[in-house]
Amino acid sequence: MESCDRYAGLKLENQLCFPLYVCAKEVVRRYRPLLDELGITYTQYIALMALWEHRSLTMKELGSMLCLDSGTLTPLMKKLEEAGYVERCRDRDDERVLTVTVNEKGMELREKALSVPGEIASCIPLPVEDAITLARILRKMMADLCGEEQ
Amino acid sequence: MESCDRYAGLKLENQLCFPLYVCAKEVVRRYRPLLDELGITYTQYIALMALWEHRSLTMKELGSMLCLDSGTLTPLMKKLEEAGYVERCRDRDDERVLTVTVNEKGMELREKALSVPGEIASCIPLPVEDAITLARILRKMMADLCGEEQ
DNA sequence: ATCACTTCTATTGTATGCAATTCGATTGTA
DNA sequence: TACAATCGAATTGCATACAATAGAAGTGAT
Repeated sequence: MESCDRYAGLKLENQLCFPLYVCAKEVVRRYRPLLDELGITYTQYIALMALWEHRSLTMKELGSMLCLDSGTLTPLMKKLEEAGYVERCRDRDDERVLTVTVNEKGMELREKALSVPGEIASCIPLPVEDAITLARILRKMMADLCGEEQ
Repeated sequence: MESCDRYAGLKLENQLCFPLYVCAKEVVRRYRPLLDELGITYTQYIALMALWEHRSLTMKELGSMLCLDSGTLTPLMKKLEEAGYVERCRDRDDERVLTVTVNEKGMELREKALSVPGEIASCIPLPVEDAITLARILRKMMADLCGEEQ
């Protein structure tokens, strides 16, 4: 049953990470045309999801929730600010801390985004049962991979 | 049981793509220190896996196997050539086609990479059963997402 | 209060990724 | 055989990602 090939572990077809890597890229690619209509990218979309729910978050909180470091997050938030969706301002009590807040225009974008989850679901062919299993495993995995460093 | 929140579909915690995206990034990040020792990146690693197995592949074949387009693949292969692991040459019969071939030095790298899969497995906390289920679902999903365009 | 230490964000440098376009080579067809 | 259409890579432009570093702002122990 098992391959006795010395190099079996180095075959693409035996990798777990490779399909993970490909699926993630491909799914994000499916978002692109939908988010183009809103004028945002996928990374901006997930950042906005966090902000839509919490209204106001520090860079550190955002980084922790999205698993992104400041090298990615800083320019990302500057762009959302330029686009007029958020405001960035330093904390009075602690000048190191930068708090990002969604404004009215940012909250309006949420309405336009309402149809996105459904459209994505319909163009990703995955049986409901598999989707549930996948979500369970990935969420646990994400917690293990991201939680340990905090 | 179900949330009646109008915006439930736009919550991070209800996304399937988000943990997929995060897990893919985090797992690739786990590869980095291991591949640093070999002097290659993750994308170069998967390209080499394909080449280690097939010795010689055209850019089109590589792009199809790895789900990467020429904008990513062309500079990637040039770097592997500069590093001395592969040779790139145009097809005699069809000058449009560029064939990439691993050379001796490239094949030697395979030996050094033998320990990588095991080391990755040991630092990704996932029960065997979940790993098997995850692999099954992701492989099917990858086929659906990447196959339809060909 | 001082100074080493920690924290939080920003910056720099490198490597992807992909859409859109270009360009030379090949093919199919009248 | 012209020639439009197609094909396979390469190029361009933009947006991530992250490691490493910097730098300004707090903290804590003495």
